[in-house]
Amino acid sequence: MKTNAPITLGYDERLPLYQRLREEMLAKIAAGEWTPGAPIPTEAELTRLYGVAIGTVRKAVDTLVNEGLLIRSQGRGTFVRRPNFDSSLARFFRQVNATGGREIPTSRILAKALQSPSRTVAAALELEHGEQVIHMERLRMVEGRTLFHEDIWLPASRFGALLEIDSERFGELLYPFYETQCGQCIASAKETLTVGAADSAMAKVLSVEEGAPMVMIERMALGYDRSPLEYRISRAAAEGFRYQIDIS
Amino acid sequence: MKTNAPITLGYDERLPLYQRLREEMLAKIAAGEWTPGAPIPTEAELTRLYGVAIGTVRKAVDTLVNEGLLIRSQGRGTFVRRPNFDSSLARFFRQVNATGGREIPTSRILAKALQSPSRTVAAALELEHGEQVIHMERLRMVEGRTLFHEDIWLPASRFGALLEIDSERFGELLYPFYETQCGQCIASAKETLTVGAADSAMAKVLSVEEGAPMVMIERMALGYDRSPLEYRISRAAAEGFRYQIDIS
DNA sequence: TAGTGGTCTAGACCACTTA
DNA sequence: AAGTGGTCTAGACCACTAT
Repeated sequence: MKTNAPITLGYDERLPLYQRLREEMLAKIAAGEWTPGAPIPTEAELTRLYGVAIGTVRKAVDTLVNEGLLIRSQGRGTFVRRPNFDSSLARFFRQVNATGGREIPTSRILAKALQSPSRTVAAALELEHGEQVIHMERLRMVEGRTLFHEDIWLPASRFGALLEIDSERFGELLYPFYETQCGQCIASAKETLTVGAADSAMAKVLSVEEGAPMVMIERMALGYDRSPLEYRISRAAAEGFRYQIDIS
Repeated sequence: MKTNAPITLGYDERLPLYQRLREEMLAKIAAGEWTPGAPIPTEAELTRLYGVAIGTVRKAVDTLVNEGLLIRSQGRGTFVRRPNFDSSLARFFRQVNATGGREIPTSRILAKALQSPSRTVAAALELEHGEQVIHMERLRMVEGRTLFHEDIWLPASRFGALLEIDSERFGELLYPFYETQCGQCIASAKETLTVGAADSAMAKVLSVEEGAPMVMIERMALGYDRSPLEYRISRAAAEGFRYQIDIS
């Protein structure tokens, strides 16, 4: 076939073409050349760019669509997917208002401060020695009832802009805020669920008896280049938590 | 192209060919014509059988492989997958012995009896009025320590053979036993996790304080035709439970 | 060596979106 | 009407498995 100066596909030459193409596309996303919400080049363009057949391009795109990194939309194009957190463990609490509809809890930020990190936090965020963090303490409530208590840590080097902004202006969702105010885009996260008993302070915050079962969700959120951006611990009364999975 | 009396692909004619082919293959699995462990027809045979191109066959098989129902093995064939329960919530307990290796807990069956089901159990197993169940109570232990308490219910109509067999001969894993002794093959399951506090009886069984946090896992297991085969409730002390998910 | 799935090509036509 | 992804075809050659 005719190859109009196609870009050489790097990486291991023994790998199948479509996998090497996949790696190239991953790199584009990680580097921010292809950004969430914007369309990537069309299949025909990719065919020309890399000098491979359309079927090979489609197979490479297929794998990334299956992994949830890209979304195809017939007639419009293929886009870098913005993660939604519908599968978050935190969604498996009863989050209903009086009329029975599910709703996003309202946020109240109790504290926001620049700190030296604990060892745990420094390790989670992979901080250099002496690097500082922004710590936030937040409540999430539905109709006056406290659903979660959250501790949030962010590397000060990337999120300094947050210190300048009044907490009142934060809104309910933090991640869009991180993106617009700090240019930091969350691409994925790992959550770990454990169960414990509420101590007296947390019992008061969550309005339960001391010693009542409590669910803890630890979240490590990463950017598209897989660098750690946010470390978060959420606590909630275990009552009303109901998590479901399918096995096959 | 030449079509040597291909089998007509049923279902909705507006659906893409590869999706109709996928439905046909699903039906073969559900009907037990293609059984776990045995190879399905080769791609060339499917091409002939259904009078479609090889690419279409591959796409149909691709979808079922992605969904975890089939497994391809180069040079050998494509097989119906036997589910493994590695993703079960029950695996997220510390199941380690003294030497630190993960191990399958040993089982002790405390009770086995033919019963009339409670309403909950009858509904879960979709039993006809008056149909009976086999109930088993089982402990799962690691090095003398009780990890789980399990209640298991099975429709007597399908699992009657179990009543004839001495509980001592059951072994550690029930599902292979169901398959060999009763011809019932588990294809998938749905698990639901909730958290509560141990009552006095369960506290004694699990060797924890009364009121200590306890994890409950409800499992509904289905056959390849999606009929309910087993209903199970497992209880365990919440300490040592640690469940992790990835979000993207 | 024969038969399997794995990779790759080159094109045709369709369905949908946007302008 | 032009451009996008979606479906489908027909074949070539390769890598791996069993015998």
